[in-house]
Amino acid sequence: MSQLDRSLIATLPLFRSAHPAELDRVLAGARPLRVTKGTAIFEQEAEAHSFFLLLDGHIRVVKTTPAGDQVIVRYISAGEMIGIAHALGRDTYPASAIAAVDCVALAWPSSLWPSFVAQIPGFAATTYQTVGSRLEDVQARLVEMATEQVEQRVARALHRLAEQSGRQTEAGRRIDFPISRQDIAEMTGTTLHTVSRLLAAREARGIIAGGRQQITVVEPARLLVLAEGRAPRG
Amino acid sequence: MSQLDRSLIATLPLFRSAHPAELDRVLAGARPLRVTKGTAIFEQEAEAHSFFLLLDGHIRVVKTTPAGDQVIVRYISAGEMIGIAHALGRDTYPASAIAAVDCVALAWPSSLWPSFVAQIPGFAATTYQTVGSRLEDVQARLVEMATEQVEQRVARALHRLAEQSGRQTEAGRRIDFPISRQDIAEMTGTTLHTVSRLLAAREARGIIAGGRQQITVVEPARLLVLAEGRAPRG
DNA sequence: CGTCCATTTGATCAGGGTCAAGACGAGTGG
DNA sequence: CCACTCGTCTTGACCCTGATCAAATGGACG
Repeated sequence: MSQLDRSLIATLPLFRSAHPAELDRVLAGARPLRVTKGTAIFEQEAEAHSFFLLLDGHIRVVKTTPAGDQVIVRYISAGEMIGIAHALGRDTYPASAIAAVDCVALAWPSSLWPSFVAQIPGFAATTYQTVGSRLEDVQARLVEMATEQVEQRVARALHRLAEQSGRQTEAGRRIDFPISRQDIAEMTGTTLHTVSRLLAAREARGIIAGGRQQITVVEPARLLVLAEGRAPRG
Repeated sequence: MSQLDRSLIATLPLFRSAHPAELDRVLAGARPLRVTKGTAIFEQEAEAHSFFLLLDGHIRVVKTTPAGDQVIVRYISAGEMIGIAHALGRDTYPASAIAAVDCVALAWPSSLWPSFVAQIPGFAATTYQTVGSRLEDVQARLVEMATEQVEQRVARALHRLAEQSGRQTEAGRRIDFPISRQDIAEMTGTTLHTVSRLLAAREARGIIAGGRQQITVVEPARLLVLAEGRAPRG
């Protein structure tokens, strides 16, 4: 029964306006969680018993179709909530969450959700805002899928990943977790073959630099040009 | 300054647990709205000054890309809220809303949102549940776009439309508002040409029956078979 | 009756999926 | 330390789905 430190969460927007006493109460209900790379925090269709806050690492949110193919819905970075299905009136998780690297998280039983909403100022507003921005994000990607070519979608995905989950290096902005061609294919609705060809072409032009499960965006601007690229579908 | 009748909204889940006095207060703040077919209730990017409740009709929610092509994000039926961007921390509308037929709606200034949330029991829960189900819906469509063939997507779109916005007739379930091949193309990320060919083939097989801007699903079951259809991608 | 829009249908062609094979690297066990 | 194995990545060849281009038909409505 170790005591979690308030500093873990005190700086997050989510808890910014909470009183120290409330933070302690929040932490008292939390279960710390270590997840090794590749294992699931929760599985699609499973009963939504908990919601989570990712403290460190990166998580891949994946939907699997009845036919068996997978789509990566989004990546979660440290500081974000995950598994908040319960907030939306669901009682099962709509997707699986897989640790892309070793992760540290806090877990709360779903039963605590209402009390968080009721008692922590700003908690409801912040999480619903999160849900709202995710809705927007997914809608934007739907529009992309409907109107853009594969090349543009891949360019946009890389740009977004570098932006959101990148770490600046001398070579450029490197995506901060291992990511395969297959992963990018599952984000953009294409095949690893096509992704491989596209990335090879871009690496040749110096726009990105690669490696095994590893991508660095060297020239974000030129990547964006590719993303805007092509003529519309009319 | 006509008095709106409580019965307009009393039966909606949204206001089910509100007291009559509260309903009157809600209606007092509302502005009734008639929208003729084809005109916009609000426009993408415009300041979100109001939120709406559709009382009668059908509304098309459309996103337009910088390149100029459009995607139909969803259709709204009577009884649903629309323009609730404000609830999600936005101050502009993320899409345009176009009346698919002549519509009747109520409009409230966005400034009233917080008081609705605070004072009407169940209002917050219901709307956030709505947002949650829309998020799920869009995610499901993203997965479809990423993994399915055009034929399946079109089949699924028709099925969904007939299900959600259909009216039973002796010939089958007819989609309750005028809808063109172009519309279906914009829902499924394809072209009106391809939609026309697919629908012609299905009409020949007796699965659907068509007309100008008008579709009846004769055999939903066979449509679903088409939607499941094909082998997965990989 | 003329105009406009929705729809149909044919012909062509290319983006990118599928199939196939091999190269490269990393981790594992002997 | 090396051989082996497994998973990632690359690359070529082929072909299919569905976009594009083009044109005609048919209603609906003023």
